[in-house]
Amino acid sequence: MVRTRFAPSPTGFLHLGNARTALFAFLYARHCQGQFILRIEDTDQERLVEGSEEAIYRDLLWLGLEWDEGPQKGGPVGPYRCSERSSLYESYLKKLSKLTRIYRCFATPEELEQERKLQVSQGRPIKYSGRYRQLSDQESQKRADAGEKFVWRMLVDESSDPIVIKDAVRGEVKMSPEVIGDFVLFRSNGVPVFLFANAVDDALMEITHVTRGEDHLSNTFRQVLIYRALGFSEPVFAHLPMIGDSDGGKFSKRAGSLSIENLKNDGYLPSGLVNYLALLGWSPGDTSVTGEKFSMNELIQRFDLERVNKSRALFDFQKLKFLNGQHIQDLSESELAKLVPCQMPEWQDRWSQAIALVKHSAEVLTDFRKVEAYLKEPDYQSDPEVQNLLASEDTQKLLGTVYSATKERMTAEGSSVELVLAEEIKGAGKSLGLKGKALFFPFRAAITGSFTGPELIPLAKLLGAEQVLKRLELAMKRGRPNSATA
RNA sequence: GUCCCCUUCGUCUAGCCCGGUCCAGGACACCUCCCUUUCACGGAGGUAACAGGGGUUCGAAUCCCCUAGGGGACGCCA
Repeated sequence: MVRTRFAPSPTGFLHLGNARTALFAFLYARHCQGQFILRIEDTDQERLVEGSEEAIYRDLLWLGLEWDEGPQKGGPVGPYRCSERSSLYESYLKKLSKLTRIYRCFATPEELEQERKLQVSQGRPIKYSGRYRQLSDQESQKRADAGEKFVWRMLVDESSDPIVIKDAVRGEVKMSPEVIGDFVLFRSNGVPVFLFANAVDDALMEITHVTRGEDHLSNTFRQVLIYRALGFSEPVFAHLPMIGDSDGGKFSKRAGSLSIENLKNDGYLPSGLVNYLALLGWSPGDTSVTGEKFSMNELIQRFDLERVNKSRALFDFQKLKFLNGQHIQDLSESELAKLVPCQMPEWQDRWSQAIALVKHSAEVLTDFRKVEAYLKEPDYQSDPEVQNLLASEDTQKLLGTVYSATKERMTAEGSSVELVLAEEIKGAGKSLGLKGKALFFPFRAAITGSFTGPELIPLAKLLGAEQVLKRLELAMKRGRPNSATA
């Protein structure tokens, strides 16, 4: 049974990198019909951020990454919050002390800092010197009893064979134990460090595939030492490539603005985000036939750790937008209307029709906000070019002709305004020898106050006869020299 | 500094393990054209890459070595 896990520390909001790590773990578990576990790594109480645990739950759920076991949900190998597992860590530290050599180190942080500085200045590798290795058990116990502060370190046998780990994306990776110093297991405050707690938890929770960022790769060798010493069977590791930003710089600098929360507020759909994230560092293979738009279920069906890429990927907003747009097309107007509630009470009942006008070109949900601007009476002043065009004599003549003809026919025939308007514009175009932009822009400007926007005739239909005529009147007034300056 | 990892169009990538079908395929973006008397959508094309150098081989994006560049780690952070 495949078991994967996502183990965030509640030190901030879920951002893109985290979310992708969670997604891959989730996809692989679901693909294998295994389990996906959520564990909150809150060993470092100092870095906790209030509310971030809840934010993580909310964002994961929003993305559709539901877990099978976790803090609130419970499960057979809980608790699922590190802060509630202290006694376990202590008992495994004890166990470890019986199986392999661990020892107390009384070096202060300042001393260690000095040591590292010296190593750098001498061009030697940075590594703990092992200065407390030689201390006898009796002496060590005595100093501890006297209240001296210490950490527990694991003794690493430098002469042993290279440590080899199995990585699903990188194959076998080796490292010589010589470059690994004796590392800390428990801090002086009695709290285990990540390295230890994480390894023990993954083992006890029977995680079969450890998926995490590539930044953990070199930690893995230390963790493997812990696994082996305790007699745990080693999981398959899968170190995911990092995500960089478009400047090629460090992603973390912008990570704040790329929180899932923000992306959600910017109008991205969970399905669009999931689709994009899945393609960032993983590929389903040949997409020339299938295209690149995939639903969560399709991703689950295709996902495999074997096809995760080794090299880091740069985040690209344009492609995210494109894919998000693809997923927007899948939603009906009424579904979209619910996702983006109308902010103009008088348009409430025709809101989904307004959405239909611009749906085809929408890439983010917030694009639908723009249509509200066209529903409102236009502000001709916002664009000087619009103002200039409306002020011209030709425009006024054109608008005037079409306006009076339309008004007359509307009162006489009572037919629908969009048909009459379309006919009259066409007629005016012929008689005045105008076509294309020269013919349509004046009406576009008059009705929307802009040269871009939804299709004009359908918009006219939605606005209704009264509004259309009113706007033409307004535009004609605006064009008159004496009122334009007012 | 030391160790580990990575390197195909601007970007995401297919191909690499199992050399020839690859003068390298797809997608985003960009450009052109078509559709459209407006704005868009849509459709059809186009520009554009095997980091460099050595090997091995009849033949290398694919195998080997070196170099360069990028990233990561080296914490009583995770």
